[in-house]
Amino acid sequence: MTEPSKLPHHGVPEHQPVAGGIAARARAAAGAPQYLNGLNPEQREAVETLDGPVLVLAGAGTGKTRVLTTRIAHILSQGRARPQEILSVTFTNKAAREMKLRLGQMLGQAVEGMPWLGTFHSIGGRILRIHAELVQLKSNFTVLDVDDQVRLLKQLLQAENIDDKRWPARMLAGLIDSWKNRGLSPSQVPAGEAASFGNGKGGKIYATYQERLKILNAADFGDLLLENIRLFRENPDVLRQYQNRFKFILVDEYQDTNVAQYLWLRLLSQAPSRPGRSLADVIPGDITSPAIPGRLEESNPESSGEADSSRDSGSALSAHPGMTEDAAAPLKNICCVGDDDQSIYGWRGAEVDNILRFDHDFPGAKVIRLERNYRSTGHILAAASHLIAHNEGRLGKTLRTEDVDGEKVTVTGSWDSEEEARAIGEELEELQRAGENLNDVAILVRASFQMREFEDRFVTLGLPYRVIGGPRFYERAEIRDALAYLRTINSPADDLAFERIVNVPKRGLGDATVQLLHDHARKRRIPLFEAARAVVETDELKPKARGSLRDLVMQFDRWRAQREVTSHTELAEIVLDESGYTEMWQKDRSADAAGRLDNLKELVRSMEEFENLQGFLEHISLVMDRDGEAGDEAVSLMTLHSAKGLEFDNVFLPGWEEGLFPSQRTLDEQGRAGLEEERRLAHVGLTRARRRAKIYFATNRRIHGTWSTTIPSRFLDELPAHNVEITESKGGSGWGGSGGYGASRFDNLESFGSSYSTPGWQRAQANRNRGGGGRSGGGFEERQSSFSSDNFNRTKRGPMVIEGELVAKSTGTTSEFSLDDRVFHQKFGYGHVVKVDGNKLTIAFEKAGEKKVVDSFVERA
DNA sequence: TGGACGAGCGTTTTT
DNA sequence: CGCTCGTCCA
Repeated sequence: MTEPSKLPHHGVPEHQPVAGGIAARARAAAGAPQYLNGLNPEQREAVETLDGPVLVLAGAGTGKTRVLTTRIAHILSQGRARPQEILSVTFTNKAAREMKLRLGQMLGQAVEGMPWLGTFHSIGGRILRIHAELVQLKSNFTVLDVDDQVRLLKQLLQAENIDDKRWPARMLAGLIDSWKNRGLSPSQVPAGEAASFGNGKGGKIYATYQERLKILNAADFGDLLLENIRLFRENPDVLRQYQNRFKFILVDEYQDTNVAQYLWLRLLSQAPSRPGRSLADVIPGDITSPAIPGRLEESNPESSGEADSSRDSGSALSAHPGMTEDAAAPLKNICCVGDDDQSIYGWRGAEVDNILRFDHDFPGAKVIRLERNYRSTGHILAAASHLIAHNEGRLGKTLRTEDVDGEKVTVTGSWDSEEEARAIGEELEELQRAGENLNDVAILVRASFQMREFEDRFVTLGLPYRVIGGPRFYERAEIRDALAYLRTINSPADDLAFERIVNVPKRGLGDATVQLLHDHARKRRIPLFEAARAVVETDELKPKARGSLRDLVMQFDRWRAQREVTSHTELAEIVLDESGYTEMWQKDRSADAAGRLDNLKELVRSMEEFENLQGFLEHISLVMDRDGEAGDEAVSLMTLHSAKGLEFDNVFLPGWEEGLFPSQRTLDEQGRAGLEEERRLAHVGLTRARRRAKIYFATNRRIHGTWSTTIPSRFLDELPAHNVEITESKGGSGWGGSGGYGASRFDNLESFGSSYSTPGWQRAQANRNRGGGGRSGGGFEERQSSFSSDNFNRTKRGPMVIEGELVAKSTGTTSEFSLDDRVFHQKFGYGHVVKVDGNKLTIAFEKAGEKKVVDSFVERA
């Protein structure tokens, strides 16, 4: 369930009365600090080293979260700081929630007095709201999602007459995002890069975009940090206020921080400058000043070449003061926890260098390594350690366990990906027969297209599964639409919101009308909504559109008035109802309409946990997510990326082939740095396993419709032979297992090519610059949710997921379906039964073709 | 304004 | 191959 209520709802101003309970209770326990019991010596040191900068290198499964939460408890119990004086940042809401939970357990009560425990973005956003006017915003500014961003950029590109075929808005959005990740405001973007987009106009559009955001009273995700940095730099007094407030800073997953986050942390972690001292003494904001020796110049031999490309080209880092200032500005008590071996978000702007250079950046830092692993058995840990040891750019840790050796990691080759899925399916059934809990089983893939085959297989077998990942709750179209209505009510200047719903549901207000509104708005410098109000009074629109628009304006006026007298949840219901939005989905006959209606209900329900509409909107885009639902027993299917931080007894790792894993594209684009990141991904995959890790590779795989022959991943060769067992594929065609050791141990399984220098996976198409940083939605849904009595969980567009109970598949029950019955299936849609075999049906689907499906997954249509 | 059809594309995605 | 997006037409 979503638990936004657990997160602070509003900016906590200067002197918020704090739940006295926490500190008091913690201190009461101080006599016998029980929370220290059970910590190993390193963990204990990490908890007790309170002064000065500390870097905790916490390998996988070494008790990272425990250290972090215990450290907070310790700070409180020692009376070193009050809860509101501790800044504790995570990357995800889930991690923040987890910390609050554990802290609550440790201290024996819910943590309400920790207003500054949250994600980078939510904390940045909170600070920004408090001082919004200093960055030309109002405190009720809107946080734009990617979609809004792209639409806004599209408009700007059009205004500049830039061909959006050649220069897609998405691409620019990605570019701007990466600039922001590097802490670069428009004027700081290196000229070459600024000119690289849109015939040299990229940088200019970035600047215009920022201006437009102010007019719209909006900020994008990147701004939550970047504008925060600007706020601090331009207002030393404000910065000082926060430097004074935060006595302790804790950072989770430090290896994932980007440059902007690093800069932000650095500003906050410096001891407050004396009032009256000029800002320049502490933070030379002059970007043109020569780079100070430090991070850049002393480039680390391991990570030279590739890392520099992203760095020297003008990240704000190169201009950042770095260490020279440190003597003047001593560092506070900052504790960063992370694992360089689990840095897998480099492509998204994370700087592994942040953690690799921690002791440079924070001189005198104490580095504590947590190397005792409490998760995996010996063979698994040895395999993972040996693999990751092939990376050069790392700080180096040696994980060890006191656990038994356990089972060896298995490597299984199959003829093709279908056989791979079949083999894994059979192993799953075996585990199931052996009484393993399916919740403790995961299949971790490199790329989401790999999931399809598994889904197909599981559906056929009647094996319950859930897919983790995909678009978040608030990214769903219906949620954004609903939010757009509420945003328009809350903030009439929010043109993007108004534009989004002006014709949803269809009101006959098409492009022409919107264009007209835009013209009006621009001429008079008023928001779209006000333009609409004005235009309605003229005869510029056709009578039909005019009437329709007038109705809409009147509706909004009414809703705004109602806001005064109605609760925000009721208001939301009224709006969704009166606008016809709910009706639109009720009338929709597509498979996922019901799911969307459910989502809308869920949205309204979640509003209850906020005080008012304003509070709800302020946090919704940052904290709304839905992971956390356990649901019924089911195998988890997810990407390696989304598996970080999780653990399972049994982990299946299919698709270890050159080109797929490591991904050819990453290799092409990032060179050795890319390879190392892929290897870290492999390491993350292996270390998710507690008891069994099973790796697979296929000799043939269909990519984009065509079959190609693949060769086993180089990572397989990097596994220590001693901890690995090569097994026969249970899929049956006799692959794998011959076990000789040639150039590659896996090469002599007959006909694979044997040299990595000639990868079988040649990417045929020349890799010309592709359009667009992100893919266009193409994925799947977050197809996870509780599984209710009807055996389905409905979500919106995209393939549906089925989470069935393990259907009584071996009971000789006859199906209640018979030949030619017309049925509906959540994933495949409509079809009719062509064959019945016990409770297994063969169904010819209208769209998906013929499939074998267990009967409880379909309903009569 | 929606349906039909072709072009183009095709990793990973914490906020 | 299969999806999504955009365009064009009824």
